[in-house]
Amino acid sequence: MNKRPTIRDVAAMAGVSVATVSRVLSGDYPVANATRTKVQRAVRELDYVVNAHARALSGSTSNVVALVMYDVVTPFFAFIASGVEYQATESDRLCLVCTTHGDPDRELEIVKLMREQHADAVILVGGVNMTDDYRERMYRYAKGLEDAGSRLVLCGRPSLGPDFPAITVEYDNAGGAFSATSHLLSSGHRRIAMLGGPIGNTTFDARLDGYRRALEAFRVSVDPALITHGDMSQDSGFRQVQRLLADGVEFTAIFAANDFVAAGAMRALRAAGKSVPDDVSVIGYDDTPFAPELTPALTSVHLPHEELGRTAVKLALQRGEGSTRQHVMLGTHIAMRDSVRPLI
Amino acid sequence: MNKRPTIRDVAAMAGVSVATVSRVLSGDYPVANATRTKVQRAVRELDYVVNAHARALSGSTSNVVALVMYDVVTPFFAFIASGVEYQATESDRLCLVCTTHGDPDRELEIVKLMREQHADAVILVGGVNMTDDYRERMYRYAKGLEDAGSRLVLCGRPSLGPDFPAITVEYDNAGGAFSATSHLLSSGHRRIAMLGGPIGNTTFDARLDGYRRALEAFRVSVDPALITHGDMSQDSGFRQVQRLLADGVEFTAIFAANDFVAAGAMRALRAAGKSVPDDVSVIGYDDTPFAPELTPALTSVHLPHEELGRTAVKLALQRGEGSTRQHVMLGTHIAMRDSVRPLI
DNA sequence: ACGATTCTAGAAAGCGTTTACCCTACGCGT
DNA sequence: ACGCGTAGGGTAAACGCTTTCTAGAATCGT
Repeated sequence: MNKRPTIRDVAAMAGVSVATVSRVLSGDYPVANATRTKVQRAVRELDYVVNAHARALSGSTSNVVALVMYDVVTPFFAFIASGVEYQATESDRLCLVCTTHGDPDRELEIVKLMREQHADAVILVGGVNMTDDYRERMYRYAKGLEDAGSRLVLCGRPSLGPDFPAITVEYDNAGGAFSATSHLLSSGHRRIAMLGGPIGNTTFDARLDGYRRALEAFRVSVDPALITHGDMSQDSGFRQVQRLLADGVEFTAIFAANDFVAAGAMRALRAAGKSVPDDVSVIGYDDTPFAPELTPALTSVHLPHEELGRTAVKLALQRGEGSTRQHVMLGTHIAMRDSVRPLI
Repeated sequence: MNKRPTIRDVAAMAGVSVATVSRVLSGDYPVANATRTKVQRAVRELDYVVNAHARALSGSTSNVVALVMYDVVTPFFAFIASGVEYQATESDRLCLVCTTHGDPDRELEIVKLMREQHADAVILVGGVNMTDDYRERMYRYAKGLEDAGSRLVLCGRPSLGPDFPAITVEYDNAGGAFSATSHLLSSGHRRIAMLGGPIGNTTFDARLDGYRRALEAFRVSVDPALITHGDMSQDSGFRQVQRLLADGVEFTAIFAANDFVAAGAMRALRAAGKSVPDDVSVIGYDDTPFAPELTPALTSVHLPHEELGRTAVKLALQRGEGSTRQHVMLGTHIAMRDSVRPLI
């Protein structure tokens, strides 16, 4: 195992000073052609690569963006990660990925690690419980990261206000729920069950809010019996529908907090001998890749996942005045498939 | 924006030398309790965090593992990534994620970046085209990374031989295909179509090989008309079945190269008025999360995705003799569901 | 009570870059 | 001819940490 060559070795072989080598490599400073060639030859000869840590230490930019999310396999997160990774490499950055699995301690740990790394940007993804504790925590994060020269980006979660030192990139969560519910309403449905997610989570609260607003816009009263809660799993959807059925609640349509819940709901309906969409229409949220594969293909609210990720990186990396506290909201649309049918 | 504090600031505030602060922080060297407390107080007071780059430069371990894969959203990769991320944080490492989208130039670029970063491990994931060019490329990678102090790990792709300076962590790809095919054969099926992936790819070649070996074991002759190829998408599965049907090829079961292909195949069968599993049994590969959600729920070969990732990291990080060239093979099993039925 | 250990902690030499600063030589306007 | 601006390149000082070397103080054995 050879010792890896340093810039000094290159300088020696090329017969120039280290400064010259550095200049050839970064390409900013004028260097005579003959010299440049000599250096480049030496670099190739020695198979030299710079030491990123030395460069970061000296130059003080690490070329890394960090992505912090719940997990890596849920399509919602995976697609945002995909956008982040895409834009990061586009911008010549590397992409650090960390998961919290919902553990605030782990999150704190990660933010600390990112301060150590001097990440150019730290992107926190996904809904949260908007408590005072949360706000305070974020404020500490923002301060710490700012001192380390990093940008904090809140992605797919609400802004903490225009004065908060972070960039926010969200999608129109409530708007999507409004559209979905309106779609059912304008198809004639009036008894629409809302299978919600965990209470208190910004993402699912907003979806519930959109549902309510749509009903109000159509002058349909909100029946609390139609609103249930659970976690975001298929099992949860299954059980919520079972409960509804057992309780004898009447409904002709379901708006599910996300596609997993919708899938579980459809399974429960099938188990109960009800047909989708003939007896009950179902609409999901997130437009997960498996939505079109379900039977029937699931109508769902499509999110610009990848663009959320890309935008987060783009804004964070864009140096300039006032760029530290921006707020972008991306739109959603309904992907119409076969799980919704007009009520005759 | 305050300038971030350095170890000198901490030392000054605590009234000790920087060496002492460093020792308190890393915790290896004996330090008097009183001193330790003073230092810790100063650290807290200043909200100090070490500079990872300075540490890496000085200490020469970066605490980063790098994951290089085709993309980030395909479940196969996402689950391996999950395992890698899990084990990495378990081992106090950060996880860099890069995607190639199949571009060898990008891969080369990434390996170079990882040499710059002094990643502890570089994990290359997924099947490849096993050409001489590929071997040579890997050899260059291995050399370059070795000099940079990194371990090269081949994950979910074949070993390059016991002398090749890399760790290999694969799953029994052909074995899984053998089991799947055997499952169909022992259910009485004899005309089993194999919907293959791209020709030349180690992953799909191995699956085809397992299929062949199972037929031979059951003394069923291999009919080339039953073997088709395509890419790994649902569309591909759809078209391959359409073609088979159009050509009038007889079959009572399908073994698909992966679950996406299987999903497309089931769609094509349904479109042709054939029932799964009454008319045709179908079995997939990878046991993707949507497999149980299909109608009927898809029987599939389950892979230890997460364990592949975890093992890759574990082996790479385990220092010791001979640990640079190991070969681990993990097993698979069939997840039985509703898409296979015995032939009466 | 005295040399020999054992603790504890500081000084300083790197680690491999970048970059501010300095110097030389050359071309050019006047 | 002469000063001057500029291209080209070298020197050395950071950057913030780890770690070796060294040494004083405290403890111990006899």
